[in-house]
Amino acid sequence: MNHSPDRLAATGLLLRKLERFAPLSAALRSALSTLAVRVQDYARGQLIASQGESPEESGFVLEGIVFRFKLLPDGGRQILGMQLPGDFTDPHDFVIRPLDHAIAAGSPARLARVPHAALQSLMEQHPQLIRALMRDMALDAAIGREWLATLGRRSAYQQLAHLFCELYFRLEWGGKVRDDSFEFLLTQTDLGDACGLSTVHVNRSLQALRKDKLIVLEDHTLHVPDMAALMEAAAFDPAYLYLPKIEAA
Amino acid sequence: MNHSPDRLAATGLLLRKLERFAPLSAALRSALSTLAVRVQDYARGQLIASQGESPEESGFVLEGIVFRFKLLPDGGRQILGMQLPGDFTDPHDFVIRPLDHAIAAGSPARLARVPHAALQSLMEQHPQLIRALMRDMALDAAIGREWLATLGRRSAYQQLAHLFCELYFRLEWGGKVRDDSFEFLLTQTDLGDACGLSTVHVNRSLQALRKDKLIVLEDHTLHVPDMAALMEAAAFDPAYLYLPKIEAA
DNA sequence: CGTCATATTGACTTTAGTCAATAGAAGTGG
DNA sequence: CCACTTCTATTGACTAAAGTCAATATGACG
Repeated sequence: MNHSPDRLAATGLLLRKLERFAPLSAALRSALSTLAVRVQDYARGQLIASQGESPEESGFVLEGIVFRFKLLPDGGRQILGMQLPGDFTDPHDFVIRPLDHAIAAGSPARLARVPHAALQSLMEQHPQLIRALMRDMALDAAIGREWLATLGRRSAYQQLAHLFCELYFRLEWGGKVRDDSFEFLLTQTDLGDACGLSTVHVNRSLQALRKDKLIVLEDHTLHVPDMAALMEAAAFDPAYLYLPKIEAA
Repeated sequence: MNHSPDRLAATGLLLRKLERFAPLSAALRSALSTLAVRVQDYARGQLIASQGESPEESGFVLEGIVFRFKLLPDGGRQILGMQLPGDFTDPHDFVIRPLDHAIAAGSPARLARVPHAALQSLMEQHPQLIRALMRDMALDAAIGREWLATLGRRSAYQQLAHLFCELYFRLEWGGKVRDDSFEFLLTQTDLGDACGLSTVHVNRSLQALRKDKLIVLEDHTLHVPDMAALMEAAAFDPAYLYLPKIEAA
């Protein structure tokens, strides 16, 4: 483990994530870049952590997509959020335990695992890190709140459109969007579990989105020909993502 | 402001909240009890903070119930969470701004307003406080996740039952439950906005809960004759509330 | 080539929403 | 305390959204 390309990628992503709201000191940056990480790959659908567990490491997504979800007694699954490259799988897992939900790979995924103890001691030496992590927790919570509004008050059609908008903006921030398109490996079952819908209804709503020319979904690629139109349909306002102001062109 | 009975009540609640997971040092306890607070009353429905605002004070509920909510373009309202006595209205509002949602009184309510700057400087002197606040943020997020699962995967009947269970447990922790009953001032519109339902359907689902003898709701009081049955109906598991182990009897 | 997961379709059921009317309660001004 | 307004709760009739069940494609993969 700790192959050097992985480590470099992990460091870059981690710094980018933590500096999203405010720059870090050189000392902290360099401490973070020598942080001990264990890189681990997961297959699509593979469980990363179970509900009720108390992991000793935080996960940080390097590649792929990771779900947090709950299973209900009746067998239903509710996806609670999607973690993309540059996200912690669970920004709060080191302050409150055990996990109240499970975590699994939603696509083939690569994670950096960072021991809580390492984060802990870094936080003690660098109070800025605390603030950066709190902000990350807060951002995560903000996304969760928007999901609540979506589940509660948007139609199936809007929910899917909204999710696509969110993924688009978040992936774009991570540099994963090219030609208004991004790789899309989720199944209709995944979409249903995220939006609280049956797969049949997901299928029909996707068809409606296609017919309305809001999305083109083929070859595991989601293409958005007219983002403004999709946002309009979804009643999507990216403010809740707290994206930094547009970077220099 | 700062009438002494208010201040005493505020201090007690605040310490109880912050010591939920771990005791605080005597120094921090005493610093907290001299924290400058401004006590303010709100009428039912009164706006406490608007979406897009960047408040300079955190709110801490002393009495009543407070909603966080979003308004959607089509006019719908989604309640994102309910803050009860002993809760911060918005545990994250000092790390990420502006507010991505609005805050209003769901019943006549009394809040202590604590300047962010005061919290900030206390946190610098007492790292324990940071940890306590992070845990509170994490707990708040955990509750949000359960709401997500509820909105996505529970029926109207179950959603209402689940909300009643949650309020019961949380209020019980705050000492607000007597004879298996608690004061209940929410309207059916409020319940609908919390559960993503129309008021008509809330009304009918409540009738079903009554018919099944799971709740008795009259005179602004909610009585739960058989908690085990209500929990069963709601598929409610209080684990997500991270309640402390049962206290000595 | 055969198997398993995923996507699609049709027919039908159920849940929940909408619209509209009425009844009850609470609050206000006189 | 009364008349009046307004909010809240309830009911009925109807519509629409979404779920269920079952069958059939389609695609990925060993």
